[in-house]
Amino acid sequence: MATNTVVESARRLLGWTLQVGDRAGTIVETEAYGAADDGASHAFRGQTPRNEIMFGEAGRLYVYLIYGMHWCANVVCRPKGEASAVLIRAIEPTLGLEAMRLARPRAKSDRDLGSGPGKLCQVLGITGDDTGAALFDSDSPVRLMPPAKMLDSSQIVTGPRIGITKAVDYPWRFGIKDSSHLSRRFI
DNA sequence: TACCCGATTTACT
DNA sequence: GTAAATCGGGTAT
Repeated sequence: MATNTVVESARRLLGWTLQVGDRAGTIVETEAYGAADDGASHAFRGQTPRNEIMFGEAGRLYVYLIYGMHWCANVVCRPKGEASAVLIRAIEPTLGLEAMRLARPRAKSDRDLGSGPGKLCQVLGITGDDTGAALFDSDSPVRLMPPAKMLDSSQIVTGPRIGITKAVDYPWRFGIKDSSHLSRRFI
């Protein structure tokens, strides 16, 4: 059944490719963030200078800084006026591994390059300067490309979102079941 | 202007 | 397992 919510978008983004210059990875984990219906969302209390991208048109990148040190990348998925964001929580690196390792010397293995929202921004080089990028424009520094073949729903696992203190029971985290590049196990 | 706190990661016990 | 790092945004004075 076809629904059209930010939650459904979060599921559908699994398997897509996120590309920045000559580095890219397959999205293997996402989380959905809503508007006034979602206490954990930046948009819960309405529009502010920081979250205005969330209220804009779909297909754009929303980047924010968390804990004063880590960037997090999100995809706006709902029409202008209705706040939404899909947090990219993990990628499986596919292109530009050498550059990624250089960008993240701490990584103990290649699995440690994209297995977290802050990590993947670090290896791809995504920062606040990229916020607002048009993800479907061929000229954009940050791009989104569809998977070669559609993901079967049996390959998707679901669970509560990570690291939040409000709306903790929403099952709005999604991952590719067999991926070895998730930020954490699904319970 | 002051205060609080977070959609994380890392180091240390 | 627990705690520190680190700072901009949002809310309250």
